[in-house]
Amino acid sequence: MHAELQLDNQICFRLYTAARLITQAYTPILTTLGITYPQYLVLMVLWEKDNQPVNDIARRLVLETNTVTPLLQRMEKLGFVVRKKGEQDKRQQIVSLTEKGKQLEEEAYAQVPTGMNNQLSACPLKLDDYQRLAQELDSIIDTLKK
Amino acid sequence: MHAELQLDNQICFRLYTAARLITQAYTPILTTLGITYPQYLVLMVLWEKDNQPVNDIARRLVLETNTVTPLLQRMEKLGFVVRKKGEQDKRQQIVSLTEKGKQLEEEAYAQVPTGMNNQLSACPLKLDDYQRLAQELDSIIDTLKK
DNA sequence: TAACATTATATCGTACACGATAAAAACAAA
DNA sequence: TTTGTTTTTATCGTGTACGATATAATGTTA
Repeated sequence: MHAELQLDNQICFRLYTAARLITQAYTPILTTLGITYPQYLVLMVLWEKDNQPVNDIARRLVLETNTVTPLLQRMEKLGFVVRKKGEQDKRQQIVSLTEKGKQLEEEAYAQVPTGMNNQLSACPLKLDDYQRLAQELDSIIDTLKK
Repeated sequence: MHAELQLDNQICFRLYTAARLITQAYTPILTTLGITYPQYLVLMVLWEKDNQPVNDIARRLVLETNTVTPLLQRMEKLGFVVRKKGEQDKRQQIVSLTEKGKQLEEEAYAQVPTGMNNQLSACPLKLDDYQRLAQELDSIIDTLKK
């Protein structure tokens, strides 16, 4: 029985579990908006800056393009974005928000933060804790993102 | 432009990213052992206590049985576990380690902690930080696990 | 400029996750 | 004990993730 191999000692298992549970908490809210959590992430990237190539979106989300490409294809089919060949660089696909995609920002603003705060209201963590948590996660992310 | 909807303000995005990067860090090590990260989690549960029904494993990993059942079927095909109908309760499938599954514990003990420490050695977090991080993640997990 | 390397997407195969549903066994209550 | 409910597992469909590979466009270099 090796203590190093016990589940309870694993920060990694906690990260894995917390990430899944957070995504699950988003799901009912995002479902009413007609999107998934990764799709919501893509929209946030585009709400911040529209008309980006696939690569920039993938880099921002720390995802591979072979994850993002099908994600964008589904989002295009759903009418949230369009993809157009780049004019300077014809290899690129420039991803842009449709009206439907743009309008979703207001709806998300009205529903998502409130909904998530509700579900996390019983959590004992305070603002300071969340800020430190964010920094600690960033240092893990920076270390592993080569 | 709503600050609440910015990626950088999202603890959730960080959790999601950190969890994926950690899993990616495990992958090369676990690949040499012939398993994936979720399979490693199942093995850790069984190394702690062998001969458990599907439900107990799923509960321990905070996963649904419809995730764990196919996971176990793959692990059985790979020869790490066997599944036998429960004798008292014939609905249950009791999952047990094979010799191959048991022997993997020593190999994992030799390779996994060292390999992960190597990859995280550049991370500025100290033991105290990891312990507090674990507690904070637990309080998020406890809040969201209904 | 012709040949080679690099970059940006896309495609394919495999393995999770999970909501929805199904089926069999166990349990509970009338 | 018969009927209805709950529990345990399995199956199905959809959507990520990601390693491996392919392809077209761009850059580079001899």
